Formats: sequence, structure tokens, C-alpha cells
Amino acid sequence: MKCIFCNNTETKVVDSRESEDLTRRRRECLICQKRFTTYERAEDPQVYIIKKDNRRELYNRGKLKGGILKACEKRPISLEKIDIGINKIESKLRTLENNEIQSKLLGEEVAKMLKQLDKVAYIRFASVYREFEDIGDFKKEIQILSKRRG
Amino acid sequence: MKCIFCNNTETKVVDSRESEDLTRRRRECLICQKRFTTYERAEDPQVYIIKKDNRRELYNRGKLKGGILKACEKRPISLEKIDIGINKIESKLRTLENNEIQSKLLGEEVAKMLKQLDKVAYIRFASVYREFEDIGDFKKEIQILSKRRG
DNA sequence: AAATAAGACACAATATATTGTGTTTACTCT
DNA sequence: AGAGTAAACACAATATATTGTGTCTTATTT
Repeated sequence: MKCIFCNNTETKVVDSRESEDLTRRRRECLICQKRFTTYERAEDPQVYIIKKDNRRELYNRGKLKGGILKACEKRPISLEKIDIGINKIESKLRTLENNEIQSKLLGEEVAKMLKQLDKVAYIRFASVYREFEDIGDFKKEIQILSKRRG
Repeated sequence: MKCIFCNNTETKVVDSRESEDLTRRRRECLICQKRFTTYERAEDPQVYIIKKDNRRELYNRGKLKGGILKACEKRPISLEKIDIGINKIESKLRTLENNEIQSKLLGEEVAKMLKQLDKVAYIRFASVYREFEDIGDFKKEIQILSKRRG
């Protein structure tokens, strides 16, 4: 693993910790001795996302996570819970027979997941991917949520 | 590392290959015996990208790479070259003093990098991030390129 | 300001990954 | 169709990573 500071190719592991779905390693360059962090994780599901305009784009965890994090900004949701949620979604993606999914359907999956975690994040996310047309849509959605759990 | 198929937590490495900036491992689940691939790579530079509307968003390699790959579609550019290019950009990002950069500047860096790799990809990329206003902009850019190298 | 959570660091005992070599398969560009 | 590239698979000899335990620091949230 190349050192991110001096580009030397030899580094050693000084610590490694494994969690649910990833392994974090702390590495040290054998030359400059600076340290940096690496992550090992399963490769993304090889699935095409079919956009509204029918363009196909490879699924990208980072991109999906970015959108989710935006919806979760300042909300009391741990990164771990979000990662576990994304893992569940990816499990579903891996079972798709034709290796493709409409972005709308993927959005619904994310929304479903967020609904379990945090209502505010859910609403924020839904407002973007469903393209709520006006504030009325928010109100409707909020009412639905309010009825269900106080 | 959790098995992506059966969720079992014990897996073993059956092969591992290291290249420039990442390590690919082939793992096998100790329970279901299915195999899957993992990648280890350095963590993304912790840098905020400042968008046109002044919103800040954490840098995300996957997202950046997605845009670059789109510009490189069907062009004779190896994934390796692209990764090396992104690595160079990330090196610069890691040296930023305030840990933030205007998305426009990041775009310029990418454009500069693509220009070295492939003129067509360069033009495609530039046309998106610079928001070329009409076909005239393309022509201008193409002329600049033509003069330089036949 | 206090509490909590996450990451960084150290160390020691043990288990597991790495790497060369070579073959096969799948895919993409010409 | 052919060339070229990347990934998957196997095996054997060797080197390196893992994991518990505990401490310290930094950032975040109330």
C-alpha cells in the first residue's frame, strides 16, 4: 500500500480493527514514518441504476451515502446505523436478477430505511428524491408520520 | 469481514493482490463458502468541496470518479491511469491548509489531469463542469487543442 | 461544562495473509 | 474474430497482521 504522503510503496500495519462490514487499518510508511488510515470493504454491488432519462449509471456506495448523509445532517443518527442500513440495501441490490434497478425504486428503499432511523431525515430525503412539488407534500407526509407514532 | 451473501462474520482470504494504491482480496465465507472481493484503500482526504451555492460537502472519491468515468466512456483510457490521476489530485487535496476547496478549482484540476490522458474525455468533462453555453465553446476548446498537437 | 463516542497509540501472544508462478475465463476494443 | 487486459483460481514457502486490554486525545452533543 502506497504511502499517501511520500508515495513510497512499503508500509506496515500498526493497528487494525474490524467491525460489521469493514476493517480499518492504521498504517505507517517504512520510509517517512508518517501514518495514515485505510479501509477494506466489500466491492460495490455491480448494478446499474436507471435514471429518469433512461441513462444507466453504475451503483456507487459513496454517492448514495453522500445523499443519505445530507439528509441526516445534524440528526442524532450514528454513522454505524447508516452503514448497516446501506448494507441491507446493498444485499437487496446483489439479489437483483438483471443487475439493474430504477433510481426511483432505489430511492424508495432508502426512504424505507431512513423511516426506521429518523423521521426528519426521512422527510428530507423523500423531499428530494420524490421531488415534492410544494410544501403541501411535506405536510401530508408529516401527517402520515404523526398518526403512526404520536 | 462479514460475508455479503449469508451475513456470517467469519471469512478468510484466499488471494490478495496489491497494486499502486489498493489491495484487492478475494475472500471466502467459512460458513456458506461463497466468495467475494474486497478492496483496501487509503481513506478519502477530509476536505470540504464548496459548491456554487456555497454549500459544503465532504469530498468523496467515488463521486468524483463517477464523473470522470462518464467523461471517459468508450475512450481508450485504462482504469489504472484514471486511478493514478485521481491519486495525484487527492495528494493536492491533502495539502490544502484550510481543508476546503471550491468545486470549480477541483474541476480545473480534473480537467488538467484529463487533458494529459485523452482530449475527448477532457472536452466532455470540461463541457459539464464549466457549463459550456453553446457549441461555440466546444469549437473554441477544440481549436486550442488542435493547435497544440496537430 | 460534562458526558459520550470515535480514533489513535502501545504491547504482547497467536493466527492468518502474502507473493511468485502459472492457468483459465470473461470482456472490450480494433 | 483476434488481441489484449483484468480477474479468478490453485498451491507452496514465508512474512506479517490480528486482537484483547488499556490509556489518551479530540470532537460532538446536551
